[in-house]
Amino acid sequence: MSEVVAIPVLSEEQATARLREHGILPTQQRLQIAQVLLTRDQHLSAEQVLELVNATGKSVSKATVYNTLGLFAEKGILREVNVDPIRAFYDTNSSAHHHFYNVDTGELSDIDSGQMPVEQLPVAPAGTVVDEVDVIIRVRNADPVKP
Amino acid sequence: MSEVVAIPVLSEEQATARLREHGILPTQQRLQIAQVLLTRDQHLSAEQVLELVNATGKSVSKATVYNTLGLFAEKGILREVNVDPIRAFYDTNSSAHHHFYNVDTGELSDIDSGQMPVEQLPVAPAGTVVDEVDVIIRVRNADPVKP
DNA sequence: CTGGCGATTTAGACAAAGTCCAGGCAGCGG
DNA sequence: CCGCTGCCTGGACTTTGTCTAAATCGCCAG
Ligand SMILES: [Mn+2]
Ligand SMILES: [Mn+2]
Ligand SMILES: [Zn+2]
Ligand SMILES: [Zn+2]
Repeated sequence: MSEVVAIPVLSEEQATARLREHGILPTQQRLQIAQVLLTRDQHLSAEQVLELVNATGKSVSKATVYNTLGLFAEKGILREVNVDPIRAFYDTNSSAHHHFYNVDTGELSDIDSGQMPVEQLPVAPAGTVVDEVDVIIRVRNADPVKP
Repeated sequence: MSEVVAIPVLSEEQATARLREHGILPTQQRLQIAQVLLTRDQHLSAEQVLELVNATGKSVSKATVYNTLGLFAEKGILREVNVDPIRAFYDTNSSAHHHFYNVDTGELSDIDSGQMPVEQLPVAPAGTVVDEVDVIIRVRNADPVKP
């Protein structure tokens, strides 16, 4: 028997509004993606987004998922997070914040801003301007206690 | 006509010593790789290392380059740097330091330690311990001056 | 020496993530 | 209703990296 899982989605109106705010034309597919993504703070890979969207019944192609995530990141709705050379993650929390990355589980979690002092930045190389500061704290599962 | 370019290499003795210090058995291939890599601070992708080694005349297989870079990173001779979802970079400066990443050129450069205040770390998630802190400052080429 | 043995290396098949392309579709303005 | 522009799509393709099975290496006991 097939399992039915409720996937929380944003209303179409709210999704449309979010896209418009960022100057993105709200097409069918972009709305599908926005509705499943923007319900809460989460960190998902492109493949996970593809699965999630298609799990809601509506289907969106791989090419469109990649194009849309790229567009959303460019327009500032999403933030691309690079912790792993094998895939990118997209972060629905686009405000400036940092991450813990558990190298054992692959889990990515936000660092509570305020926990992380905003350090003074070093001078950027000549001819360049700072775009973004990413702090990734790699953590491992603690060893089980010794007897 | 083929161009002859001098590729600086570490002496075999020095390379052997570096490997032994880190508990790595110095085989032919590992020495080849160590000799071209460990001459100076640099940030190279696996494919670049493969080209560089093979440009010295001696040839090492792709599988061995990947295995060796992984081993060197595990043993602490190299540090893997993830800035780009499509490939990993290996950093011959294995001491704790941070990076500028030019998103326009793909260039990776070290941040002079001392320029980067050592921030107090947030508390790691329950059951985990901090392994490494990576700070990546993404920079863009500055726009050409307006008239 | 010589044979054996675990560790290393290798070519090439394979896999995963992402990009590209040519054709089809959607939706708006006229 | 037509035509234009941008968007979407399946599927081929590329790149980076991993895996496998067989060959080779370095070393040592006999
Ligand atoms: Mn890897
Ligand atoms: Mn990318
Ligand atoms: Zn986040
Ligand atoms: Zn470095």
